Amino acid sequence: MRDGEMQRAAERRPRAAAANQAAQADNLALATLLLSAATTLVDGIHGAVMAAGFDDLRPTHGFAFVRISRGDATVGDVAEHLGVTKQAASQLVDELDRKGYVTRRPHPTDARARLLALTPRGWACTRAADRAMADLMEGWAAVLGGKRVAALRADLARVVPVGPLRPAAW
Amino acid sequence: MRDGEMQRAAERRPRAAAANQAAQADNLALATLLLSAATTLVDGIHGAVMAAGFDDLRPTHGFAFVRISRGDATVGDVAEHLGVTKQAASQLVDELDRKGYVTRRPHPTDARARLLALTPRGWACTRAADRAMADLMEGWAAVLGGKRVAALRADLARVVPVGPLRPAAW
DNA sequence: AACGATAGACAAGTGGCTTGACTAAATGGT
DNA sequence: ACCATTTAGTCAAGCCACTTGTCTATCGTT
Repeated sequence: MRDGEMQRAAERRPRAAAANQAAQADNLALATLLLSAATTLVDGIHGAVMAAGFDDLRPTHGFAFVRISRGDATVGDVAEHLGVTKQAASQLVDELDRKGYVTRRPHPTDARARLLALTPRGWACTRAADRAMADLMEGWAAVLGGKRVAALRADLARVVPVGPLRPAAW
Repeated sequence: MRDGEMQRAAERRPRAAAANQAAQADNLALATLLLSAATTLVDGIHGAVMAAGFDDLRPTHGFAFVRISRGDATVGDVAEHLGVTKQAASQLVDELDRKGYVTRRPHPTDARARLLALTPRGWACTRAADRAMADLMEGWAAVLGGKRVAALRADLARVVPVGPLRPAAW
């Protein structure tokens, strides 16, 4: 069906057209809410982390921490986790090293690779981020109740493809 | 409480510590899901729009379309909507003009300003995006049911601050 | 009429990413 | 055991969307 036909058909079916418009508005609302939720989370956590004194980091660094804190991480692993090139990850890790958040020790079984680990400062930063995240979720639970927050999580888990926690590329 | 004390306290309360860890994991899971949901939406819509032949646009352009399609938009309005400088918005709009998606006509009451409007091609692109969004949401509804999707929207609306639909800045 | 404020565009600079090129070490086939 | 290929990581240069800085034309106010 071409656009002209669609428009004329809509004119002939005003009720259906109105319903479609309402559905479209609902879709846009949900999409907007999801994007806002994501930015609210990232901004909130990042703001709290900065306020806690770790003000030389960007959100992307936090995403790298998620992988590094899990242990057994190399630069390549971080690159894959973040969805960037190895070069970008290498720069990022180098920066984190210079700023005292991670260490690069020789890999036990591969002399080419380096095993990454968080320093005490890196762990402190991670704890600050976790705390901020918990605070935010506590706020949500205070409004919705723990049950609906859990339902939110469960529902999203059913429709959102699982993947690594990577920064937005838009 | 210093970190050392906290750690020792956690060792003394293994049950509480385990519960906290579980809660922390849940928080991270929900945060991950929300970010994934946002990227899934953006990538999905952008992919569909590109596949529909509008392959010279980035997601940011789509966010601009949202404001411009609402009508009565100037470059300044778009800048505020996107959360970028007027210069950046100016470049963006110029590009959209060159590519045939928007027109810049003289503003009826302010000779400094220019009134933005979508061209037929701009509208076609917007419709393609709306269709992609509807398809995605239909997929969600097929899994969760319309009721739970509506609940998702309602719950998020209660905890997420309302704001313009702007691209992620991380 | 004259003033500061505003809309928009031109120009140059910036920063985080990319592609390209390279070294050193691991892997695999013969 | 050897050599070719692959892989981990880094150095270097380029790219591009954004920024800050500057300017003109026009608006609103007094």
